[in-house]
Amino acid sequence: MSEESLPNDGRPDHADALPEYAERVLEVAELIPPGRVMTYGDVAEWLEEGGPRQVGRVMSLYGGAVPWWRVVRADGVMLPGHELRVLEHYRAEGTPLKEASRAAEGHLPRLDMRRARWDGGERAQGHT
DNA sequence: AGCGTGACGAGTA
DNA sequence: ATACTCGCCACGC
Repeated sequence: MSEESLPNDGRPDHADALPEYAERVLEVAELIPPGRVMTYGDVAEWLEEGGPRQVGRVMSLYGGAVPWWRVVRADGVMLPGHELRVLEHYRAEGTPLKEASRAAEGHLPRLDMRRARWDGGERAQGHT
């Protein structure tokens, strides 16, 4: 068909004109239960496509549509510039945070990845 | 085409 | 714990 300016009859299709890859990433992000997190790398691995940086890119562009604070860096460090905001979410959701050692006083807490990391609930890959 | 950059990650010092 | 290197890959200049 003429992919040249489709006549979106009254319905702005471009409203969800996200690349398919981005949609898949956001889809996974929405599956993460409150109180748990998934790393960018885990999401990429889960999708079996792209890599951590691609997932991060999608989140930076379209993350606002999902619980973006549940997709985090593998080292558990909070997103710079949004630390306080995400910290509120984590405390509200009961996401495991790593106790700051005395030496690290003054530093913002980091996520306790060992406990907070969510494996994706074992993909229902079906088929045994 | 090259090159720098980024909501990354793992390894090494 | 910090700093630095590499590998990764899509983008933009």
